[in-house]
Amino acid sequence: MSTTRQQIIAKTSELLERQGYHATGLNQIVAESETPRGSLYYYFPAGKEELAAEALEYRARQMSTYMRQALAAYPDPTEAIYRFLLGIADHVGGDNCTGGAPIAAVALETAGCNERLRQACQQAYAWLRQPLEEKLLAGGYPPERAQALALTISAALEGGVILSRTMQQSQPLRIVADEVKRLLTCAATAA
Amino acid sequence: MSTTRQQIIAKTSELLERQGYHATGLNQIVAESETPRGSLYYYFPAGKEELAAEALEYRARQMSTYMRQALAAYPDPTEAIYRFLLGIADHVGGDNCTGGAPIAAVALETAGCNERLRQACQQAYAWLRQPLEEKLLAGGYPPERAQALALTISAALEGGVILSRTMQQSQPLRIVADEVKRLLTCAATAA
DNA sequence: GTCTATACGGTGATAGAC
DNA sequence: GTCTATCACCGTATAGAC
Repeated sequence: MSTTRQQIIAKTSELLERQGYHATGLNQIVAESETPRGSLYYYFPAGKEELAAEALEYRARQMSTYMRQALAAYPDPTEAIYRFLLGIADHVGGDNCTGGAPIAAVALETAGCNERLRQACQQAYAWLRQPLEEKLLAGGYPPERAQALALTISAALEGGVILSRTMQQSQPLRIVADEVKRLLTCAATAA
Repeated sequence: MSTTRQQIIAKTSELLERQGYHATGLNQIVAESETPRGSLYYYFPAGKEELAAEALEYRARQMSTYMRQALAAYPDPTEAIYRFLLGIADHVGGDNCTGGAPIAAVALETAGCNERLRQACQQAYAWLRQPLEEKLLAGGYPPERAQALALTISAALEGGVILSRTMQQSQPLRIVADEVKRLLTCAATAA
């Protein structure tokens, strides 16, 4: 696959995460990705919407891979998930506000008015939940508990990232991480 | 305070919640609020940014009031918060995707690039946490536990709303509500 | 594959009449 | 307080040369 195309997708996914769909212009994508202006509609004939959908998928797969790798560092699901959340918190507090909530901005903007992007977000979220669910299953949780916990943890993560970005400090997400740990500890002893 | 001004603010806050900052145009605000076109810059001389900041504050105060009222329906904090979350879930699954995450879209778009709106979001989030914190304090939780739980619950709520809107069903938020209930039950017995 | 020029609509904002 | 006209600008998208 062409490098130019990949650069465009990567940069778009980054901008979508930080600014959302409407705030991200095609001009900005071309400029910041340092990519030929003429290439955009060559690789993405359907325009911005097509590009955004691909960027969301790319970001979700990338994040999913990272999660699977991060969660593998500790055998115990509770500890693994806790450390993973703290790792995200480290990224979020800093200067660039990337990581942890790759889909949320676009999802909020488009859920009600753009069916194609809504579906892309839905699919992307499924990918993000999967590594958590796998880890919980491997840790012995019953399937439906693993599913419910994975969804809740991904929701809490996303909410925590939004708060941390808004307050420009990692503390909110750290607090969320602590509480998620409690929830899992509680759930483990109950099982 | 003038009715026209209030109509503008109310409609703006609604649109900001559904679409975010950049997707919400001044024309749309004027049209949907059925308000005189000339009034916009009369009441908000500084333009869109000022209007958005006021709309965020309005929405947060309104939501805060609703929360305080909803949480008062049950004496036990766990039960009260659980029912409150389910109530939001009922709104979110339906046709209009409003309620539950009034700030998130704007927060994600502007946290990194618009200081004034970032601060408005930060303040708004503080208002949203407060009723939860009060309820937990009244229920006997120690101050720092109440604070941490209120923050986590508001984060989980926001993440759950995003998932529910994206999947166009209330189930995700209902699952989040269940897990929050577990967390609180666990926290209550531990205390 | 890439470039440039351009079309066209929509944006936030301002000025001045009423 | 409100209206209308108008501004400059930016957005996406297209056409045609190279």
